[in-house]
Amino acid sequence: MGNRFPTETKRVTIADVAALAGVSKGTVSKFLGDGDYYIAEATRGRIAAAIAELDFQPNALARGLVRRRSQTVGVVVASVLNPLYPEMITGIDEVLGERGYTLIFGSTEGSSVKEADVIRSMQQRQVDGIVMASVTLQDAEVSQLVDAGLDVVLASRHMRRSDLVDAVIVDNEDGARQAVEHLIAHGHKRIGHLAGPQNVYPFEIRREVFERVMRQAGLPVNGLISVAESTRQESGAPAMAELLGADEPPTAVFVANDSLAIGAIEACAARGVRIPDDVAIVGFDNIWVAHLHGVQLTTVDSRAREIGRNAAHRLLDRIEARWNDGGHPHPVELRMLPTRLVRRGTCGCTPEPPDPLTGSSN
Amino acid sequence: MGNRFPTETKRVTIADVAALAGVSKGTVSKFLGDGDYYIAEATRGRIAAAIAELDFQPNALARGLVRRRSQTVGVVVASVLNPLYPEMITGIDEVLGERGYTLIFGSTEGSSVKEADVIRSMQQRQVDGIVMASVTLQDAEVSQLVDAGLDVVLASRHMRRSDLVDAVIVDNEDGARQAVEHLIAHGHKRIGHLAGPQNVYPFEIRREVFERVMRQAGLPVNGLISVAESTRQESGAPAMAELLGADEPPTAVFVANDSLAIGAIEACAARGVRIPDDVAIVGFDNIWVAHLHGVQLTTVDSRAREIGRNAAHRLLDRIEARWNDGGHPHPVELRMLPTRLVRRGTCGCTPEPPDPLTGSSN
DNA sequence: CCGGTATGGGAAACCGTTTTCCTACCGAGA
DNA sequence: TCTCGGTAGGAAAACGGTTTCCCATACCGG
Repeated sequence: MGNRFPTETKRVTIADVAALAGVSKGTVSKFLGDGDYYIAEATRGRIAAAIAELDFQPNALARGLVRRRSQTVGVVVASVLNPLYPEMITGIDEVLGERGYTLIFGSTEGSSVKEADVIRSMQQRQVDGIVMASVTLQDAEVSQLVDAGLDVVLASRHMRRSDLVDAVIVDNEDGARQAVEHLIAHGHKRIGHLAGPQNVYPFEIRREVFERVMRQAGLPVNGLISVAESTRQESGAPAMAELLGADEPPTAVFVANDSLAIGAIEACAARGVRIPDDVAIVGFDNIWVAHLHGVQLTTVDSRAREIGRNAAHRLLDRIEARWNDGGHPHPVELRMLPTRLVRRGTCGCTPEPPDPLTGSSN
Repeated sequence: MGNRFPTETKRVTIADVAALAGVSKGTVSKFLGDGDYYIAEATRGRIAAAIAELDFQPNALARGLVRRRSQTVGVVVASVLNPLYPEMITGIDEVLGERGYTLIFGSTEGSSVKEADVIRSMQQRQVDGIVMASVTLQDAEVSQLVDAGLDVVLASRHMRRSDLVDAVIVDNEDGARQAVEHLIAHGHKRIGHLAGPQNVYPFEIRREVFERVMRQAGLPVNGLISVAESTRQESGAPAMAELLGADEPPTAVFVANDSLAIGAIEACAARGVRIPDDVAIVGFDNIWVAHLHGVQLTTVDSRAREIGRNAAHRLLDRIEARWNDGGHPHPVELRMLPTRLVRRGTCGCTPEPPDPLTGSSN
């Protein structure tokens, strides 16, 4: 089984600092924390000097063990290859950094088994809470976690019952409505919908809205919906092909998210279908790729970065309330960010003012 | 300061399991670990039942504290908004997951202050090692960390002296050479280079190779190099503008990475410069965006995902060697992955076989 | 001179594991 | 009968911090 303590250069502990400063461990600890303890200026100086001298780094594991919180937050996403998530993670990371937390990352690759693993591992690591941007877990399972005492905030997704767990989302209803109405305003009659996986609530909503708006406009829906397996780009292509291959193919398609829309666009390119002339496309998310000159995807802004920031703040507020407000947790809240349609080329509009390279256009 | 133990539903500890199973904590612990201890089958059964009954989750903080390793690895990247990093992270995450480690994420946003913070925070969290894909730290600082006993593997970058710290990189020399020679083969005489930040070693190399190959071909180099501030897309545009605005602008440009190349392409689009007719472009990295129909960027494959996988394996091997092989660490190694030029549209070639939507083309 | 209050700091229990010893039993070989 | 080796499991000391008590002063007013 090898040596117990190999090469490992001896670590500096609080006891070493205490010894050097000529005080007790307890006093050093008081100095470290920000609690308002009485410590003489002279003592403070000696401790600070000792810490500097030894280059002492407190062991967060030990601290977490006794404090029963780790100053650590889990973030679980489906895949970091969809640019939506990097944007969200950037927002989350910013806030976590500002507020002194560390980010533990987990990716599920769309597998609910992996998702469960990741979450369990995070729990064992004593994360103070989790931001879930992943999507495979059932509502019941999520609220089970919450019931078990884990702080969770859903980002960019929410549950049917919105009073069980915090969520920060974009206004899917309104966004989808804008998208579909815009296509209608362009004069399209046969509008298709390339839907996302239907066990994912936001995609369900986008689909429902699509159907509703179409009906209200007196337009047909039958045979115009194609459901993608996953949200991965690749699955956009076959789904789009299905739509395009119909007897009476749509002249416009509202795609459930940009990642799929990219796939759809590629599928069009592959078959020589011109956009927007032969078919107009509107996506959802406004990932940065959408604004590229060679893409020009009209899409609904998902405000991923802000969702991330909001979700992180929300989670940390909840976590900290648990410790400060005598254990009275915040009420559950569903925060919905307004959104808008960003008109670019694929819907047939002439693009908005260039919107140059800002990475995200918020 | 609030209550010490608020809402917090009482956690199940190993002691509870022990009590329920009618054994001592030590025995439960032995059952949990995979060490080869003698435990009677009957006892095993009772312990397993107790664990299931109580839904016991071992506290990784406590475990890490005594074991002096956290089964945790830090990953620090410059920015997760450059698609290169998500690809790399995916590779790292795969391996970490397979081998039972958890990923702690840190992003530096190009600030060396933030980078230092992130690393310090990871050290306090007792990460077992760090994969560094970030680039702002000086060589000396990195090797200082290593000297201090931290296991580090550099991913997609390395140091001037390659014998100080492990690194996994792509063959920058060869890749850059292929890129420049390809442009030369297309008949270009005035070839420019849009270089990355010159404090980052891979970018230095790419630039050196550019100059060398040009000289060897008897072509001019003077005034044909523009250096981008950072690797962010946005900084590609002004740098490209500089090149384009010269008295005798280049007819082809080798761009230090795809992210900058995207920015460069946008800059061209904005000024009505046609690609590849007015100016040919070759990038470096082969991020997935490069293969989009509307982009078709010819580029050198950086094999990000494999770099990630390799780096992770390398790090874990080193970590585990430290504990198993009597403390004799592996020798430092620089692993270099071969690479190739992926010919698409921006160099003037007719694209290779469609390479449809595989995310990465390895 | 005495009690009370603001300061300053030490002792020790505790967080939840792992691991090292130690003991104890059992069957076998001498 | 006496060891000895293989099994089985308990006791207790870590790991490196935090926090609760508790004890000393010093200084104040009365």
